[in-house]
Amino acid sequence: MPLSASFPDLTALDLYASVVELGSLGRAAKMHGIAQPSASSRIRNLERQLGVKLLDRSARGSTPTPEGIVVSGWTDAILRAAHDLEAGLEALKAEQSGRLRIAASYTIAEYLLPTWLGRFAREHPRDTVALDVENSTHVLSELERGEADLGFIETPLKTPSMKEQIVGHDQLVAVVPPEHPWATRTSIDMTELAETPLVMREKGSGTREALEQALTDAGHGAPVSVLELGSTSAVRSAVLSGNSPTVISRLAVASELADGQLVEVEVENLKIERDLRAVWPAKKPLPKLAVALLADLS
Amino acid sequence: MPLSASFPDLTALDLYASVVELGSLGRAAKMHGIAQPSASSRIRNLERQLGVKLLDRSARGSTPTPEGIVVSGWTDAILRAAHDLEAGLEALKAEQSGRLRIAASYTIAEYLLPTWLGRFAREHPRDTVALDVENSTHVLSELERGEADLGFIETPLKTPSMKEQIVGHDQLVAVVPPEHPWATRTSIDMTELAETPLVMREKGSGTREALEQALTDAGHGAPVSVLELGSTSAVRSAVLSGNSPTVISRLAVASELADGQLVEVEVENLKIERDLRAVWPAKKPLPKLAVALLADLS
DNA sequence: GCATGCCATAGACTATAGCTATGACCTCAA
DNA sequence: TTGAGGTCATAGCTATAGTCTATGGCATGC
Repeated sequence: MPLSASFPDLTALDLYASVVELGSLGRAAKMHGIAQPSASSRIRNLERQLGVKLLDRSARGSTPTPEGIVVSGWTDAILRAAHDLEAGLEALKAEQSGRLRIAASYTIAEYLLPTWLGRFAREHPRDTVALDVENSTHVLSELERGEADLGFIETPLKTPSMKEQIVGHDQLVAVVPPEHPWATRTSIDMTELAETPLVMREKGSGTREALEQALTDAGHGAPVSVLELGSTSAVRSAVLSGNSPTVISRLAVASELADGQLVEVEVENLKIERDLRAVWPAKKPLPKLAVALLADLS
Repeated sequence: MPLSASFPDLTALDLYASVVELGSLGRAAKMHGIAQPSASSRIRNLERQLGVKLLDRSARGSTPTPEGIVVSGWTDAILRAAHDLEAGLEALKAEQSGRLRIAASYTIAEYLLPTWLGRFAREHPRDTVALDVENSTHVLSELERGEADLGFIETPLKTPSMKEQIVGHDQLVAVVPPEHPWATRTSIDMTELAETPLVMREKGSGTREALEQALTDAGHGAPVSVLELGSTSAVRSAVLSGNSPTVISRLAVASELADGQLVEVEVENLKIERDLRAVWPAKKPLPKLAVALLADLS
């Protein structure tokens, strides 16, 4: 389902957010480095596209209408996500020239690092960070080969030659869409989970390994897949638009659980908790920037 | 802090998401109603703007590179927020012609209704919904005057002439940025909260009333404000970039709490829980569409 | 009454994104 | 091996939409 053709430009939303914050079109225009009439026309255009009057204009400035306040909440959410993309991307791009080289697993890179790096970048505007996204095993080998300074992993792999610091926690949870029969059950048992076909990541992914481990440890067979997908967000989309359960990182579905698009199903005796860990080679001293980043997180 | 000037267009991100989903530029182009070369050029442009190679193109289609997969996760987050805006907006715009007229308070309208209405719109594509955003008291009077069919409120107001259904729960929590001294405390007591200047909504808002009520009920004075702002998202931004605490709806800061941009502070003996309720006039029969919407939520 | 903000309008310019038509390449099957 | 049916890329044209500068109107406040 593509976005409506007349969906406004992100730069227009960004400009509108600045107008709300600064209280005037002209000031917002200056902050964005454009002329005042351009800002006026962009906002007018935005109102036309949205079909809503956003601002009360007066000789003393512009303040949002009641509708404008509500819209402002929605646009803020979009802009936050956009800034996450920017922060993550800047780290990805710094690859070649970067001073602090980070290697992280997918879940951490997608859901946590953009925020952490965004804050870090504001506090250290002159420094660059390079981000390499790999699976957890590969993160460790990059660290050993000296190709990265600091790693973030989410699996309970043994790391004898590494120092580590716990930077958060994650949990695998079983989720279904609200229409699924499980959504109204108080809990299901592990046998039922093991016998029900699930949407899953491909074999070898950390999430899937953890689930298989937990099930076989409890004497059950390996889980059955109804569909295998190559990324966590693909799994989430599939569950949202289909009617099969999955077992997935709670971080990846936090907002869907909050607004009821997905429902968490308790599985008896199944607790898959994972520490999110920062790791680095024990033999090398930790670079100063890495120390600063870790201090931010503790 | 405005967005980077070269930030890609949302339509390009949307197109990219479709390419990842469908596995081919041409199919994605068709889905978006543009010609294949246009899609090719837009994606090429997107890669140039982001500075990252997103797709491996081959004669059998296009699949995302490892970096592309990560970027896809970030763009999905942006697009989800954009769809929320679309859903909420469509309801706002339907005002004049709408069949089902909804009146909701700010928090529910901003954080929950877009998702609910998005799902509802997919299931009832021929029907329209109008959304009016007011404070809770005004929602009730709109219902009584027959200007709305269904209301959503978050305050414990008495509603003798209304029927109601609980559709969720919210909780007011005290939050601070991670640098604030409270962030490392296990808990603070209510006296300390009452004496510390807070960032707050303006007098008369539901959130502020609830906090004042809870404090005076416990024998404390009214809370002191260091800054008063007109919307919940303005309060959130102020706390994120300043160094003062606030007491705010957990829904409004769910993602900031999840990724550590804000820290929840436990306040001893302070529990401000609020039922989120759908309400409608007892004397009139509930319109069929309203029944359908409520069924979705239960 | 005049200066100083604010926002809106007008007209010229430019850049960009879209289209159609075509070409190059790969894969699969006859 | 050759042709059919996919894939994506390139070229050249056009139209649109966004930008700027210059100006004007309108409140507010000294």
